[in-house]
This record gives sequence, structure tokens and C-alpha cells, in this order.
Amino acid sequence: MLSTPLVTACSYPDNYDNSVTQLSYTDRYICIMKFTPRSETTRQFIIESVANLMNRQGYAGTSITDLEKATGLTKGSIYGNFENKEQIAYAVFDYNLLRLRQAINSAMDKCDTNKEKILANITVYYGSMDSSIGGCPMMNTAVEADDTHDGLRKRAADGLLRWKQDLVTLIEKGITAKEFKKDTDAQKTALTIIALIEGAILIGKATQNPVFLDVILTSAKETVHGISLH
Amino acid sequence: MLSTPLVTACSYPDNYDNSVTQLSYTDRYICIMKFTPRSETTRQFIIESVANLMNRQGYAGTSITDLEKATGLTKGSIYGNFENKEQIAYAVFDYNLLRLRQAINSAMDKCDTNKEKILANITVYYGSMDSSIGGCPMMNTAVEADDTHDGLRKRAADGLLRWKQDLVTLIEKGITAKEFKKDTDAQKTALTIIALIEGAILIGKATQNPVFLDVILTSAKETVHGISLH
DNA sequence: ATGTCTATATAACGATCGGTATATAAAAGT
DNA sequence: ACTTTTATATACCGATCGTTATATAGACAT
Repeated sequence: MLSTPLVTACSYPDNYDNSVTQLSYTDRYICIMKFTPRSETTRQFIIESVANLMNRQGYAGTSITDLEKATGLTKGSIYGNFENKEQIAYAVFDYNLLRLRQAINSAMDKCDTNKEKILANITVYYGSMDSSIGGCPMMNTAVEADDTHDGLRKRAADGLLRWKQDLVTLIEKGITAKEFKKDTDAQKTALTIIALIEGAILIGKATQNPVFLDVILTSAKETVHGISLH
Repeated sequence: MLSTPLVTACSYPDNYDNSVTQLSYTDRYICIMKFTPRSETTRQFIIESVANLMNRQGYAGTSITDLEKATGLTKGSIYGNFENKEQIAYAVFDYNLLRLRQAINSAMDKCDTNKEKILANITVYYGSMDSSIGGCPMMNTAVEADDTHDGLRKRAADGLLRWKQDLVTLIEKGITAKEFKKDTDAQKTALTIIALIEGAILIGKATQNPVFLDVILTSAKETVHGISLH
């Protein structure tokens, strides 16, 4: 799903040509086409070490020197595990999105009804402001990349669309289960909830006032109550 | 209100020391404390030339070389009119925010009731996606700066709070004018509208789907209808 | 024990960054 | 006509950018 290596634990890929051993260690790497990470463990360590930093500072705003400080590793090691900075950005976004989705999913796991599950999507964000995570990775990435880096923009868009679809499915199930009004516009409701959550984070973080975050999240919860039958 | 020069059309400020004419042209500038722009016309030309570019690429993501290309001027000229890049960022944000507020105000001027004025705040954003402006300057600046540059963060926050207060005032006037229900929570409604608009722009731009923008803006309009008496 | 493999650290690369000192040309003042 | 003022362009600065070539040290295999 995310940041899976091309080859699991070997530095040389399957198509590695053993006939070029007369060349130097580095030159032999030139012969192979695709980049392969040296150590999957280190790779994952790097991602986890810089995930919050990159979410806060942005991808362009975080230098390789910043990554050295955050990991305690050197450029040589970092570039031995990532083809380039762009691939680090991709891996970090995927990791941050996965973490967020896991937080939402584990909150939903404690819920019985579809309504409760949707409300869990909202309540997860209470108190999310003062953490060191640095806001929603989808918003941060979309704003940074929507006019400058289509690859990152697409990843952020996919995250939002997937989130929207998850909510749509919950709403449709809730309609069938007689939790929600049967004339509910599932798409519109899902988009409204996401927009309110993202807007809440934006205003809360910009003003550094958690009350604004809470008020808007409450408004999002009322949107759910608004489509409910009881 | 924004980016007003210290001295209008003169390169030397009032406290310029004429007794140091034995020094070189540049050295004499070292003697004076505050930076003074050479030409207010050029300064404004630079701001207007790079406003959209910086809103799209971000302040850190736009280099002085980019500014040279956008203006047709050279570094020497740019740095003769701005103390440093940070001051360009401030001036550009102020300009972009002013433009946005002017668009909203001129849309509201055509309205009679408070309700119509609030709805004008929303309808202004229809079709705002495909323009070259590059999204809401408050969102862009807040996301870029909230964890990295407190000066820019504060400016974005001030813009949001001012917008919120404008909406609160309209809602309170509308309550007095019997347009809105008298138990309306003005703060909450204002924050909800702003959050929906910002969320709409975010989702619309990230997915590059204007339908999502429209759907969420419609939801924002329904929020206004929800507090209305007729 | 010895040579190979692996994953790191070291040290450098050219390019570009924000910023500055000076040169130049037009305008203004005398 | 000539000097001063003004606002630009030119040319360069040290620092940092992303990236790479190579050195090194530990693990592993023979």
C-alpha cells in the first residue's frame, strides 16, 4: 500500500548483472536501472524520524541537512535508502496518511452504529492542534503542491477522495440501517464534513486558538445529527 | 492600510545625514538606519507582478530569480525597493488579501439585506478555482507558515479573524433586522461558513474537480438559510 | 584468517540560494 | 554645461541546496 520496496532485503535487484565485477562498487550501481534501498529497516527509520518535521515544514521547506539532524544519519546513508528527495516526500506523505487513517479506524472500531463511526471521524480531531504532528498531511501537501508538484497533489487528492468514499459508504449503510434520512445526499454530506474538519484545523492552527477548532468540529457533528432519524 | 512606504517619493529619509558626503554612494546608505524604497511605483509594480506567482508557489518556494523573471527587473532593482525577501512576502500577502477583500466588498455592495451580503461572501468563490490566482492567500500562507514563520502566520490569522468578525457583525445586524433567528450563535455560524469555504477551495483544488467546490459552497449557503426566518 | 558483501560516513560537486557592492544611465538641479 | 540625485543593471559574495563518488568499518562467507 505504501512505500513498499522493490526488493525486500537485498541491495542488488534480480536483474543485476554479475558480469561487470571488474567495475568499481559504485560503477556497478550505474549499470542497474532501478534504485533499490540498502536497508528496509533504515528506510523505515528515516521515514518515521522525519515524518512530523516534513509535515510541519513542508517538503520543499525541509532540507537534506534537516533530515540528517532528525535521523542522526548522514547524506550518504539517506541517499543509500532513497533515490532522491522526491521519493522521501512520497514515502513520508504515505506514512503520515496511513497514521491518520489508522487513528480514525481504531476510533471507529470502538463504535457500533454507522452514525457513531462518522462522529468518530470528527472527534478524532479534538486536541489534534497542540500535537507536534503539524496539522493534516492532506491539507499541508495539497496546499504546497497543488500548483507546483502534480505527483504530490494527486496523492493528497487520492487521500481526500478515499476519505470521502469511506464516509459515503458509512452514510449509505446508515440509510439502509434506518439511522439516517433516506433522502440524504451522501456525497454532499461527506464533502461537508471533510470541509468542516479541514477548515477547523486551518483556522485553529492559524489563530492558535483551540476554541475555534472545537466550535467548528461541533458544527460538523451537528451536520451528522441533521441527517439522523433519531 | 498595507505596504505604505516610510517616505513617499524620496530615496533619502528625513534623518539622512548630509555631513557624510565624503563616503561613497553605498556607504552613505549604511549610515541611515531604516530601509527606504527607491521608487514607490516600482515597488507596487513588483508586488502586482509577483502576487499570483507567490500565492501559487509559496514564499519559500519562490526565489529572487523567479521574481526577476516575473517583473523583468534585476536583483539590484528589487533589493532597491525591498529590504529583503521577507518584506516582499509581507507586502504580497497584504496585497493578495486586499484584493480578496475588495472582491467580497464589491459583491456585498450590490446586496440589500444582511443575508444577501453573507451569501455574497460565499458566491464570490464560485469559479475561483480555475483562475491563476492560486487559491485563498490566507489558507496558503497559514499552511506554509503556521509552524515556520510566526510573522506570516499572524497576518493570515488576522485576515481570518477580521473576516470572521465581518460575518459576525452581519449576522448580528440580521438578527436585529429580523432576518435571522434571534437565538443564532453568530460566532459559530461565521466560523462554520469560513471553514466550509476554505475546505471547499482545498478539496476543489486538490482534486481539480470544480463540482466538489460547488457542492460544498452550496452547503455553506444552506447554513445561512438554516439561521434565516424566511 | 581472509576476502567479499553490505551499509554506513566522508568529502566533494555544480547549481542555486538570498543578499550586496559597485557601475551606469537617465533625470533634476544649478 | 556640468554636477548631483535617483533608480536601475551588472557582477559578485559566502552559504546552502540536492546529489554523488569514494572511503571505511562491520558482518558474513569461505
